[in-house]
Amino acid sequence: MTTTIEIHARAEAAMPLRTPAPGNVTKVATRCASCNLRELCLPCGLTGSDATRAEELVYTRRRLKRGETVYHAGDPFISLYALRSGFFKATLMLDDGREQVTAFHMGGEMLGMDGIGTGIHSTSAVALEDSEVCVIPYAKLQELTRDLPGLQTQFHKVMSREIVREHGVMLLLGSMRAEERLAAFLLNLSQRFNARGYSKSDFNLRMTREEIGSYLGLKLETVSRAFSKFQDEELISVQQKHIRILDAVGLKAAMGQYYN
Amino acid sequence: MTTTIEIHARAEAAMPLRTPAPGNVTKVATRCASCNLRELCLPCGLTGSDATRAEELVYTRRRLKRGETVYHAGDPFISLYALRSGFFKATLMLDDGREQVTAFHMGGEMLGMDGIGTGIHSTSAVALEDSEVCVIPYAKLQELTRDLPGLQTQFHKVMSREIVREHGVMLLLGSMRAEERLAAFLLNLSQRFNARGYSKSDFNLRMTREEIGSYLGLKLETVSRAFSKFQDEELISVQQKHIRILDAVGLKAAMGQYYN
DNA sequence: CGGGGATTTGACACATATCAAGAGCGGTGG
DNA sequence: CCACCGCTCTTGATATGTGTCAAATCCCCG
Repeated sequence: MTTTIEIHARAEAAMPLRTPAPGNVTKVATRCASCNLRELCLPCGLTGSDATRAEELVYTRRRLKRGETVYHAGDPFISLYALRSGFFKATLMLDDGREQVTAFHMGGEMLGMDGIGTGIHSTSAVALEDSEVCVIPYAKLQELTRDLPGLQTQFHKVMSREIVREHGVMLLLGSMRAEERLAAFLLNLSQRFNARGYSKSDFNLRMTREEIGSYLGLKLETVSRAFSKFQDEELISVQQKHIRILDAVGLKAAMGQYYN
Repeated sequence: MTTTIEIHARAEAAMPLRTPAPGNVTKVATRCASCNLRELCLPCGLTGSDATRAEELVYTRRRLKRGETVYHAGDPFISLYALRSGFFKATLMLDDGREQVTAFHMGGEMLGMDGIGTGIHSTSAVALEDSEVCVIPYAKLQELTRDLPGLQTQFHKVMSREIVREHGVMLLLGSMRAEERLAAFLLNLSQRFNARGYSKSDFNLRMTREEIGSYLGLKLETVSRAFSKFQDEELISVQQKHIRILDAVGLKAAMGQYYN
């Protein structure tokens, strides 16, 4: 879990100008324009002066260490968070202490949209590695979208895609079998790493088998067995959290009729 | 499935002024203000002139017979639809012809938000009984939300709540057992009927066992057995699609630690 | 009144959960 | 720097919940 140097290298390139601030909040001269995640993030599609104005959105960033949360279920909703670097899980807590992982988030993705409807967050967002988020005060976003139709469109798209993503998870949970679920999960991760400029066939998992299992509706032992099966079939190689996809076509075949 | 007279009675009360239109599209003098679903629908929370202007959103309605679809997966996204009366399912189609039901919709709920992100609908919306929807052209909605911050807020809330609803389904599919799932499903329906002024303990299902199963990630036989079990335990009475909840507390208990 | 889809129920198969034990690895402190 | 400790992961044996297949019944619709 510490071999993330390469992963962070790109995201850190923007070199924010920091000024002291209380706690782990850092005031920055924000530069969406120079952030290499801008094509995945909210300003995507904005140009010229619109893009410049959109930078008003983010005036603080927050650094989080592994295990820290950006917000807890039950917290009042104030801001959205754009994930600048790192890796998060979103979880629902059950009364008996167990948790259901509802999402894994990586760079460029938006966290916190579950809070808009009720004003209270229904999930918790936990950093699975040291991470940095751009804080987007929702009031500010609302204000800016009035002047910037492009930003409004973009924000609606981000929410809509979250709905569609969840449809995909529902399909996975509702009709796929264990190995199909894991294959779908790995291919999804692969594709998302690839979109961010990392290898699509060689990456480190940030989460435990138990967290994968929670997300996929399986027990950790079942996840482990499926990993072993794929390795026996030479579709992937597994060394703890280090995954290498050896046969992407074969993995897709393992998804049965659900492939992509 | 034809005993829906009472159900429709309220929604029909608004008595639209119709003018002839091609196909099943009807131009109406729309009156969100007099629609009894307004507290559940998009104009919720708007007052005075804002509420009046919001009525510009809807200038057509569409009537659908049972089995007809408002939009198919793959259709270009143009409009959102507010369900005025009736009952819908939203489905994902698999390559092999099977379907996954991702939602059941009733009066006041918004359909079609899955299309915003990509410009293409990813689900199909099928009427499970004769229904009527208000057509909300998305371009018009975008335009109006610029002038009406309240409408914008409201729309964001509607999308956010859809995300949260799907979290709930993920929890259900990921960690509940068959009977817990059915109990959760029945209690959810009960609560939604209640919110619309109908009995919370006596209602007709609009969908088949197979559709319930698809939504809950179960086979129709398992759904049927769970119904029978609940009936044996005198938690509910089942006569085909007619459900009576006899012991809501017991049903909640059947949800285990997930109740509510 | 007849036909066909929807539902129920039973017997059995199978996938995944559960329980258990041991190995591997990483982090910590001496 | 090494050894220990704890957490994560793997693997096996077994239990169990749900799926599958099949047949009978029920209704709803025409």
